[in-house]
Formats: sequence, C-alpha cells, structure tokens
Amino acid sequence: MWESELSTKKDKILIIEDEEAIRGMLGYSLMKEGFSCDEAADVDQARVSIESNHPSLILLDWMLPGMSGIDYARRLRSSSETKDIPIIMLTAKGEESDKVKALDSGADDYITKPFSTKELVARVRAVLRRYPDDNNGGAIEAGGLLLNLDTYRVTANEQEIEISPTEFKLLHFFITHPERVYSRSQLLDHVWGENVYVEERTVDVHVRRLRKILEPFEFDKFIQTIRSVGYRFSAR
Amino acid sequence: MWESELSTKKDKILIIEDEEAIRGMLGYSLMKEGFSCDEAADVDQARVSIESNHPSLILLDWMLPGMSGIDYARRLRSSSETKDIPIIMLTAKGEESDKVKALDSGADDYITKPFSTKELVARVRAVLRRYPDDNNGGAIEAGGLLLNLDTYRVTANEQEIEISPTEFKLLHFFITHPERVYSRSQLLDHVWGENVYVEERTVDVHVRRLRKILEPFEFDKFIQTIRSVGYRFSAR
DNA sequence: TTTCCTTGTAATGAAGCTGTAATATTCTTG
DNA sequence: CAAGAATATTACAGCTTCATTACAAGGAAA
Repeated sequence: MWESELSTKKDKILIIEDEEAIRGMLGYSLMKEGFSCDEAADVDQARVSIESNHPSLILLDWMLPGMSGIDYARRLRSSSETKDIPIIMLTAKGEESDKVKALDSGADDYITKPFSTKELVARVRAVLRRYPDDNNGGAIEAGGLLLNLDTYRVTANEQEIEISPTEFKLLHFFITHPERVYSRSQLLDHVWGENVYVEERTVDVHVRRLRKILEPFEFDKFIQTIRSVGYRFSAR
Repeated sequence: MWESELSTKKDKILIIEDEEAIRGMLGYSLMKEGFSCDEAADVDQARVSIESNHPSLILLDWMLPGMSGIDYARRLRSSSETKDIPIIMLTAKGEESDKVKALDSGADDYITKPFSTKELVARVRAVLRRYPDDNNGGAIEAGGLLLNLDTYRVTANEQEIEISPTEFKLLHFFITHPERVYSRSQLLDHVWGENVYVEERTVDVHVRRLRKILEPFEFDKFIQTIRSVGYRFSAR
C-alpha cells in the first residue's frame, strides 16, 4: 500500500491487475500524485480489499485470471455495495468496439495500454471529479442549475423546479457526466439500472420531459441530441 | 493583462485580489516567468474572466469584497465548469487552521503573505504539474482539426463544427489513416461496413460534403483527390 | 376507493441524413 | 485542341431518426 504524506483528502484507489509489474507501476505513479492505493491480483483479493478499504475508485484490467474485466465490472455494478464506485478499465486493445463494450459494462472510462502516467492521472482525476465533493452540502451545479442530492431539490437560477424521480436521476447522471455522449442503452443502464427491460425510445420521452421543465430557464439546451448516437449534457 | 512572448505553452493564470498593488505585482512576477495573466478585483470580474478566458489556474485572495475567498473557492469547486481549475489561496494569516480551511474548501495549495516571488512561482508550477494539461481527453488531432470520440465533437481551430454521422465516421477514418490513398471501395468497406451495397460514387458526394463543412477553415485541402485512384487525407 | 402523479409504450408528424442520378467541370491523352 | 474519362457539384426523393403527444397501467396519497 502506497501512501503520500502531503495531500489532504486522499482518494483510495484499488488496482485490480494480475501482472505485478504493471500493478506496481500504477500504484507508484498514483501514490506520487497523492492518491493512496491498494492492489489486487485477482477477483478474490479485490473482494477482500473492497470490503475492508472501500476504495473511491477502481482501476480494472481488461483481462483477469479466470474472468474478463467486463464481466467483473458488470458484477460490481449490480451489487448494491459496489455499484457507486467508479471504474476505469485498462485495456491493451485499441479497438472502438472494445471501448463501447467497456463503457456498456458500466465502466466510467477506459484507458488503452500503453498509456502515460499523465494520462492515467488525468483520467482518474476526471472521473473522481464527477462525483460530488460534498463541498456544497451535497449539491452539484452546472451553469445555474443546482441539484441537491440531500434534499432532492433542483433549482434553476435560484428558483425551485418540480421534478419527478426518474427525471431527477437522469438529470443527476447528466450533470455528473457532462461533455460526453451516452447512447440510450448506456443511459438505461446507468439511470434505470442494469437488468431493467425498458424500450430505448423511453429515454427520448424522459429527455423530452426533462427538457420541458428546464425550458422556462433555457436550460433545455444543455441536453443535446447527437443524432444516431445518443444524448450529451453540456453546460457550455 | 500581462503576457510573455517567449514561453511556448502559456498557462493562463487568473488573479483574484482586491488590492491593486498586490494584483499588479503578482501579475508582473508571473508574466516574467512566462505565464499569461488576467486580473479580477472582485467576484463579478472573476466570473467574466473565467468564462471568456478559461484560466488554467486561479490565485485567490483569502478576503474579497463581500465574500470570503473560502466560500468562493467552494463555489468554484461545485460548479461543473470551474471545478477542474486548480486554486491557490493567498492569505495574510499564517495559522495552521486557516491552511486546513483553505485546503478543505477545495484549494490545491495555500501561500502565506508575505511571500517571495520565487515561492509563488514554485507553487504555481507545482500545482500546474499535478494537473497534466488537459490531454484533449481522448481526442484526435490533425493540424488544427480536433475530433473527439467521447463528446462526439469536431472542432476546427477551437471552433465547433456541425457534422452528420457519416461525415463524422469518414473524417474519423481519414484522420486516423493519414498520408495514404484509399480507393472508393476501400473507403466503403472501412467507413460504411463490409457488406453494404452502395454505389462507389456515393463516396464522392460524402467527400464533397465533408470538404464543404471544412471549407470555412481551409481544412478542405486536407482531403486530396488522387485521380483514378481515390482519396488521401493529409494535414501537411 | 377515489384521485393524483408517475411512467412506459405506441402513434404520429417533423426534421435531418443519405444514396442516386443528372449535369457541370476538370483533367488526360492523342 | 478535341474527345474521352474521371471527378465535382447539385438536387431531390426516400429513408432513418427524433420530437411530441396521448394514453393506460400502476402506485401513492388522500
């Protein structure tokens, strides 16, 4: 377990990777950047480590002994204790389809080997930043839109908005994952849950509803349609 | 606004400080070290400057007119557009508790006045080093043309371009396979898919469309016609 | 139970994209 | 330079995808 003396709020990162050399290198790089790291060589070690250390992010190798990283990511996502832990997938392949598979399995991001320490750290930071820092009492903001997780309230320019549960969850996902396109199926996975069977077009309807309540404030334009791909949230 | 001619990649630094003398001194010192600076005397000016200049680091005074720097730091951290910008807090006090407060509010570092220019610059550099320059986050670049697969955005010289799905795919293929001629049939295979029956001339039309949207930026010349062979992408 | 709210689906219409063909232009070669 | 070949450009009809609305089933609150 690596540790740094200087940083104030240490994020714990669990590295699940069977090759020791890579594991050590990752741990060292992250430690130098002020993270604290745990390492696991297989699924069993990972389970133990998650239970005892509650990592705030998981780096997951594409291939593990006895199990694909994809499957393991899916499993982590479907368990209530681990489904909120963000996952970054590490893969040696560089194909587009792998990327899609990784993201579809519930990973929050993915990095192709070989990668620079810089890129690794940047992505880790980026993913961690998405999750609320609890600085504002559990509130998240984007361009005048304020979403409060504790009170379950949404305000647009200080004014409260009535919002239904599903729209709240959808908006929450969007606001914590901005500037990135998500397919309808990915949105269903992340917002509705992994094993829920719902028509893809249903997403359209909920996007519509969300846009409708945001319209009076002109925040509907934050939710952008990417034709034949999906939707993207951007507060620019 | 200070600026230096010499440095290559200038990091923009926003100084938020109400006392003009200090502000000017900071700006001057940083400029000499190759940074480019903006100045703001209060929160309002800061907001404007952030929106238009996207600083890569913020120097924030502990006390601002009407608001504590701590609160402002917190606010910057909870807004999705600004939460990625590192903050260094400036304070006259030297107490340990203040330091803790500053770091808790989301500041990345903290400097006690009075401080030497050397120390200032060292800390600025240190913090910037921890935030590796925005890797373009999974974007591919070619001579000012930026294609981002995550966000599905294409920008030419920083300016966003509207593009349709097929043109996006075609451009993606081109930009990832530069400096090489592809026949129409090869392009059809790679961009449209292996077993799709489409007229070869259709490629011409899509090349035309792609060139058209790139024309305003003079990037249409990247796509070159090789008569009786096919097309080639070259950003030279 | 009644009423209100939420939610998923389906239907319809609108908007945008794509492939083809027709025509114009450019290039090559004899 | 003229004819032929290859490419550029334009227009448009058909198709795909998305927006929007209506509605019915389910659940919660009254």
